[in-house]
Amino acid sequence: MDTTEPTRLTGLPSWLLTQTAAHAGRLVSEGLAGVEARGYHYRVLATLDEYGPASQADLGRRSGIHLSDLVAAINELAARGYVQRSPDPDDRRRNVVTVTDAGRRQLAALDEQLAAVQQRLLTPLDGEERAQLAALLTKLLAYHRLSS
Amino acid sequence: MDTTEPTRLTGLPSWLLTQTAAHAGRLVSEGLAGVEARGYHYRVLATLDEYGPASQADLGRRSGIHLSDLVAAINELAARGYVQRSPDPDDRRRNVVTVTDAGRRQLAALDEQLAAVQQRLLTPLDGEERAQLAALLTKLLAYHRLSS
DNA sequence: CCAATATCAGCCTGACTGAAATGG
DNA sequence: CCCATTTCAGTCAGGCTGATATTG
Repeated sequence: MDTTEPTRLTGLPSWLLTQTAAHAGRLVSEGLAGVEARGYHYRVLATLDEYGPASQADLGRRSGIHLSDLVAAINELAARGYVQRSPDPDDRRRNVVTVTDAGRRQLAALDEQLAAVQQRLLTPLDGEERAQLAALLTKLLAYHRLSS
Repeated sequence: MDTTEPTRLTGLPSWLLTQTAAHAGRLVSEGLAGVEARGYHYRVLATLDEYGPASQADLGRRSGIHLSDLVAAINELAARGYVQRSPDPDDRRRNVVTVTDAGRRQLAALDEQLAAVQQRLLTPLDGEERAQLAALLTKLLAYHRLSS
């Protein structure tokens, strides 16, 4: 990128945020692509691992993924044998989604990839700066999460 | 959003970045939608205003917008009378894109909208924190800009 | 009848790829 | 012939909306 964006743009915090996020997203995508995965896959697997088996509706609420997108993500994960969809005997409207052993192994691999990505992403910052950044973003996120 | 994301996710800097950027993007889109515009429109108008009339190729390089997307953006801006496409007499391969007076007025309106958006975005941070955030993001951006 | 669930189809932005036509 | 420019067509991830059928 040898682009010369207008200074009017580069001063805007919203621009700085979306641009760095774009770089972060690229790194994450590349990292996950190395393990044949994408962002939603990690989010689903991590959520299942942390909260246990759940209906798709619960999974959506917990992972912050829209139900419509969740359908596709679960289809893909199921096709690879990482999760299993089984009808809930108690409530026949819902499917219970469960991680398989292969899914847990894949999650571990994704964790590794993502840890490496964080390293690459934060390279130019020292420890204190990393903590500052995380604190500031967390504060912003907490605020906007409520008012939405 | 009363979602309860897995702690595994919320700790990742890449997650914090992309999430806050998503909120920022939403605010920007809403702000610009109020003036019937979107991000690319502002970027094109701001670039033209800062660097003057340019070919689409130059415009793409300067604004960081892909040429393929630029076509659509310019079409939309031209349809609203904010920019003008005229053939370059010196090089008949290229179109010279120029801002109109209406375009400059629109740009001023967009600037206002975006200033308001920054306010909303950064509400929970005080002056020092805002400066810190901008500095950290700029540092990250500078680093990743080079190595891409 | 109403509420929740799962699914499908589609929109939008932003970033990107590839191919083609035109002209220097 | 090569190269730059413009344009069009299409992909992809992520975040969304709305409609529908099913079941409680």
